[in-house]
Amino acid sequence: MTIQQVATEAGVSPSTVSNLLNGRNHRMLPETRQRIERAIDKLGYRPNRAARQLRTGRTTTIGLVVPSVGNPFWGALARHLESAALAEGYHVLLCNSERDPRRERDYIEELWADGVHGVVLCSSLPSLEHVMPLVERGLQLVAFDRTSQAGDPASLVSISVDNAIGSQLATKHLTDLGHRRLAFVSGALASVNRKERYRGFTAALEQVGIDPSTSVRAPVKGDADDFGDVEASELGRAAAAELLALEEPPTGIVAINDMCALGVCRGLRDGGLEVGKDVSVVGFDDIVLADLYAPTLTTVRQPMKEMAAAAFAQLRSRLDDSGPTQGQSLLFRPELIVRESTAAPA
Amino acid sequence: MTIQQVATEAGVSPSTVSNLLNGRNHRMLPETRQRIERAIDKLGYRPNRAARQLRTGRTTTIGLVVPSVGNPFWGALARHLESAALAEGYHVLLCNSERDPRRERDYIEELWADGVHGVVLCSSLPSLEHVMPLVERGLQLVAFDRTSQAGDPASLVSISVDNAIGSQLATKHLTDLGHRRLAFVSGALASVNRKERYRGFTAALEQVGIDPSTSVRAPVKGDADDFGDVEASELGRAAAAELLALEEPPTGIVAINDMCALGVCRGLRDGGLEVGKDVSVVGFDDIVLADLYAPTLTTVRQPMKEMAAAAFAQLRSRLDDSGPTQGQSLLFRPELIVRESTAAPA
DNA sequence: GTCGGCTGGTGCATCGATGCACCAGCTCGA
DNA sequence: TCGAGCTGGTGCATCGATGCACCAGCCGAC
Repeated sequence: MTIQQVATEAGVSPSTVSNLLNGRNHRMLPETRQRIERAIDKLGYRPNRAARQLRTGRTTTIGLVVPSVGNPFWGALARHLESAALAEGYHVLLCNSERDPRRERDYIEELWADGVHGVVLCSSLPSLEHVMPLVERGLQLVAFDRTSQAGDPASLVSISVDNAIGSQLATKHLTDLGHRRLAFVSGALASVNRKERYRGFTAALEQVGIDPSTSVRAPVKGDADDFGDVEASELGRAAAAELLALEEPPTGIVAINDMCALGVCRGLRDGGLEVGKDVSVVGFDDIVLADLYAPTLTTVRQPMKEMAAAAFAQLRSRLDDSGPTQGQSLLFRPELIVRESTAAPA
Repeated sequence: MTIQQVATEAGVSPSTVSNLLNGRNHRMLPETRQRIERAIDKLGYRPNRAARQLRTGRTTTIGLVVPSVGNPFWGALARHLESAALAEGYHVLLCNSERDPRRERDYIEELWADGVHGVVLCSSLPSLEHVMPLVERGLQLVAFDRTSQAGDPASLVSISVDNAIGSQLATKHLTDLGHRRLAFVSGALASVNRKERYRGFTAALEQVGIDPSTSVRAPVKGDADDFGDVEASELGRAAAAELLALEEPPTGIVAINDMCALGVCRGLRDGGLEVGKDVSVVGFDDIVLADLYAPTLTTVRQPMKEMAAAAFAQLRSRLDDSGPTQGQSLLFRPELIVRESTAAPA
């Protein structure tokens, strides 16, 4: 099924078919147009992507580089991004970096070599230096779940939830319930997002007159590479044990994300406490499991669907219509989802 | 960076470079070979995939069609499949069917039109009729998590865990612990896998002399489309409530999968029972969450990594070396993972 | 000396779509 | 009557890699 056969069937030249296919039909007789469209339908013609890409240098494939789709959070992103892309005829090439910077770079280079000029990058790295060369050659990059940094390329688009506000909402929820001894549980504050979330936490405390430096405990375990997901839950579990050993354990705990929060819940239960009664726990992300756990987890929802759609829209406009090349940051409004894991202190 | 430039740099013709690239170097002087290799390194040359594909009709991309990567189970598959493919220079194109048969077919057709000749299909559908036309044209299909059926195409490869054995292991574990009143919780037994799991359940019961027809209760809710994941947990929760209302509630419960099992746990807790003490629950799949839940979930593990690797290997051998075109079924041995949710009856 | 056979390469048509440059045919104004 | 200007299309070179068919050069044998 080539463009030639369509042209023959419609009684025109391949060029004319190509013109129609590519929207150059301003001065085409409606009748001609219909003949071509009928021929396309009749033959079930589909343009050959390889040929098209070879000729134009463009692709309708975008790359998605995530730490691991094994993690439901990234899985959800992949799903929504793909859905947005599909609606416009784009494909998503999935790449798991496994949080390995080298693999991250290799992937992006290979994508570029394959003609993929737009990539959604979910990097845990504070610097994007390793992909700068390609960005300078024209790679369109959208950083997801990572706010812009001073050293970032000028054309970079960053899409993220407003982490500070999110964690402020979470913390305020606890103080509104009457909690006064609060803890923030996280791995090393190595990423921008984590720092932001911590900032929101302290800000909320200050609003109700609590001095963060006295009543807060923020376990910082492991080194900066400690970004794992299963590990996040183990970290939470260990942190909970530590907190329980304190003279005056906190009654409310804000976790860096849901996996970590689930670990905290486990740790508390290990210590004989009941989450949602003896201690309140808030997570972040609102992964599917949050609503399945026992007790269901109060958390801060990231509007994944909207964020994924925005990521695709940004890429698309820059790839197709050669939209703005100026970088920008999109900060989405997070939403507090109150469930069973939080309550007034006993 | 074209093959031309490499040829010029090495002082040979493009054909010679192409010959080397494609392993036709039997009668090539080692010296020539080295010159070319040096030129490739020096220029950082990468063959253009589009051109290659246009010429040969082949791709190094395989398709993966899953219900939704939002589900950790499929996310894990995607991750492992991609990993196996990457090692051989292949890419994985991710497609979420959202359990929509039409979307499933559309995706596969589009993949085919794009030159993707190998697809791993995770379909909930009992019949593969909708993709038969493409299979007849040469599409290589690996059905994942679905055992072969009588009406399947002859060339089909099926990869699945041995569901009957798995659920037999799960059930035997309960009877070994001393449980005698058992229940099997599942949605409609609409898929082959579900039927198989149920078969394993009854087989294990018969082995210890329990008449399945009397002491078993298998709630069948919703219609055949009821394959959802979040829904699976809700189903489990409702089923647990039903079971508790019985005169003699079961002391051991085998769930169709982990999500369902988690729902059962919730339901039991709703009824004031303690899982792993008052009632034992076994799941299936061993998703990450199984080890995070409270209590941790005894379950049947599917060797995902090995299964994903096998799926890729099968596709690869059929695509590249034009390996066996004869279909086959690979049944993997499941493994019982004992955790906290099971114990001897009170 | 010439022919067969081998070695180590090369020439060229080809895959399918694209889009620039061009062109035939017609209208209209001066 | 001529040519400028417009309409509705078409011709052709091109993207980069492939691999079949071919070829120059050389050796040894008859």
